[in-house]
Amino acid sequence: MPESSLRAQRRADTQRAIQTHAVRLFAERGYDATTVTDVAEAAGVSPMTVYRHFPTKEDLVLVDEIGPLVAARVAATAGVRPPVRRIAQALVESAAAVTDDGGFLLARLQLMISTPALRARHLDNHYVLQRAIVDALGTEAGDPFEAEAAASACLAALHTALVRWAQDDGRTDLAGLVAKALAAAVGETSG
Amino acid sequence: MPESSLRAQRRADTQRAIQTHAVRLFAERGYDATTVTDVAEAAGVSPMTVYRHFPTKEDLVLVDEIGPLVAARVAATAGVRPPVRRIAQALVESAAAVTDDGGFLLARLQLMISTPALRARHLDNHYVLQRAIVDALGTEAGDPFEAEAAASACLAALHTALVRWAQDDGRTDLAGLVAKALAAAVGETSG
DNA sequence: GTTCGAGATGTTAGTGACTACCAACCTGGT
DNA sequence: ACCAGGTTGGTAGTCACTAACATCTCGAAC
Repeated sequence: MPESSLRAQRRADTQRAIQTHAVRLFAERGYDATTVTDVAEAAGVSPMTVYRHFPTKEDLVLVDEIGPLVAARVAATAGVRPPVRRIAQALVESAAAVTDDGGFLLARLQLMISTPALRARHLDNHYVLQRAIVDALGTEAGDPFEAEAAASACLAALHTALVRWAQDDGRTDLAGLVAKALAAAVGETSG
Repeated sequence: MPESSLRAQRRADTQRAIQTHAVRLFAERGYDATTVTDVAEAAGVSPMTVYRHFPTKEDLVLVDEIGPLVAARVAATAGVRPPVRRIAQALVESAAAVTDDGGFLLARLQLMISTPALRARHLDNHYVLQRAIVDALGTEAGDPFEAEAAASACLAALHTALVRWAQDDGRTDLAGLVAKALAAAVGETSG
């Protein structure tokens, strides 16, 4: 029903091909040393096609797959108080679900951390996730300003845990790191 | 003693002139709609000179004046525990010292918030401030990872307060907002 | 099965941020 | 007067990104 299945399939294929080759090339030669044309050639398409699938070069690495997941889990923690606890609990629960994607998330994270431009954009993406979390908190949470402060702090702790996880090449348990970071930042989670 | 005073003076003058005209033009026409050449012409210099004084266009807006101040105040709170309290206390104390610069900080903050590229870079700058804070905590703070988590969370709360302050056109008391944000994020500060 | 609309791709030309590289100048000390 | 070094300007080039136009292929309707 949604369009023809064959077109959507091909589109998803080229999109995945472009992104896979991009991340590989970035990891091999470095992000700045790799041009969009290089990525296009490796994927067997024209530079224009790359831009049609990804608005910017940075978006070749930055794909937020955990956003909706986190928001949903936050919404599911109604009743827990205060808001920080709700968010922290949701983040710890979400952490376990993202580690098994064949190391693709890990490779992207390591790229993001070592490349200033990507690091900046990734942090800015937290901003939209923050909005989603505040919305997911609903009317139960009191002051919206306090809710945003709580969400931003929890996401910062999450980011610290992700950085550590990437530095350890993904060997440490991510959920444990997230819980530890949140405990140090916003108090005991005792999820 | 440090170079010739006249040379340093002239250099500081042109640097300030460039930045002032840049922020003004960005606020008037928008950041993306203003080219570096526009800034150069407004300041009466060549585009090359702009790049000699500011490495990137973004750096025309992003100047971190509170970094060293915060780090010093964190170092001065030795004895307070846990680390989050030390950082939170230092941030609240620092907040009051930055509000009176004739609205230049406010104008820059409003630019940063509304412009994605600047917002991203500003958040990334928190990363180096985070490092400075962790260093300022010294050996007294236990796990470095927990210290980084605490610092990142506090800085995120600070950022939320700064955003709110900028949205209110600087009418609200900044220190109060910072204290409120930190309380919602990491618990009571009771400075 | 032919034809028609639409989505996907390619090509070209352009803007703007940013970087060498080189030439000219001005300041400060000998 | 002269020299050394820092500041500036100009030129040419790379690269990310955009807009406009042609092409090609798939999907559907007749």
